[in-house]
Amino acid sequence: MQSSHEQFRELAWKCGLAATHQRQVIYEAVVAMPGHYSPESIFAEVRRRTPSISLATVYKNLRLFVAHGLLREVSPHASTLLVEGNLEPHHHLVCTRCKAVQDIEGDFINYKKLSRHAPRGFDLTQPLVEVFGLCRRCSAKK
Amino acid sequence: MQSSHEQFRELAWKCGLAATHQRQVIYEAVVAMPGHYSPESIFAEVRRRTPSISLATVYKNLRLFVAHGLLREVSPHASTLLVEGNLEPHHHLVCTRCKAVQDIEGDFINYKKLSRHAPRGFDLTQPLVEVFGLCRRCSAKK
DNA sequence: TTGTTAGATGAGAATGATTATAATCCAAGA
DNA sequence: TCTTGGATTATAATCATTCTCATCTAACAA
Ligand SMILES: [Mn+2]
Ligand SMILES: [Mn+2]
Ligand SMILES: [Zn+2]
Ligand SMILES: [Zn+2]
Repeated sequence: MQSSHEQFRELAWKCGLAATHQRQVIYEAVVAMPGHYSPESIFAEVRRRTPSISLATVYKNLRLFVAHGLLREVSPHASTLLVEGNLEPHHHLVCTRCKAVQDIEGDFINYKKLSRHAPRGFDLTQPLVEVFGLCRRCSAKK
Repeated sequence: MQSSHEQFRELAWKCGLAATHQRQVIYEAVVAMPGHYSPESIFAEVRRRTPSISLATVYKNLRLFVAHGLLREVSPHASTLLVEGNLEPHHHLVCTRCKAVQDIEGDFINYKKLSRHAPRGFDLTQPLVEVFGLCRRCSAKK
């Protein structure tokens, strides 16, 4: 079993990316825990180890990791970036009021019907969906 | 059959909103045609009739109309606002590359399974979903 | 009709998330 | 160790959207 340090260096090598210290700590900050993280929260975490790091570097590398499949972008359409380390395909539940995002398990999509209704040429391999509703907190306060 | 002018005045009255000229033309610009419209595109359309109108007024009243249910916000989570006049519940297909949004018909959600997996307290009345994929144009160019 | 006023509008400044720029730095191969 | 292309940093710029506030007007009462 390799250290997370070595694991990242191997992933970076596979993608042809330089394994810099900044990339190391950014990647580890996201992968260390399950959950959805904003660039700002990752920045706050990562600058504890590397105080000189810049927020622009965090943004740039999160986008880079997403492009290379090392991380997943939580919502490909959202107004602010969120990433997660969980690469297992799963869907999300979004609160329309406060925009909080949480995972939802379960097989509630009929993919056959779905692709039947998709327009010609639309690529639905790996169809991910986002379900909108009101989270407990928001639905509580009327 | 009443004119769209009268129709809007009645809707505004029901919501307790002043039926101003600006609101009239904004509402009519969206409702006149099916489709998804941005504040900028509505602004461009509306200033032809009312050159003195301000973009801020367009934004403010689109949000107001959405809040009162006169218009629908296409995606409650998106990075830029889109509205539509079609109030019939329907889902959307979003291109993860270019963010284009199109309607998708069909009953491909198993609501029973869905609500079984939703966390306690999450309000799923009117569960709308957004399905992600690649539009024809984007999937064509590799 | 006229006067009153709460609410609506318009112009421009402010905001906040994100990206671009350009000078400096450094990881990795020779 | 040397070289070099990519990476990083600080900062400026962008862009959609919202805020501020002075001005305007629709709706109601007189
Ligand atoms: Mn998730
Ligand atoms: Mn639609
Ligand atoms: Zn909420
Ligand atoms: Zn596309």
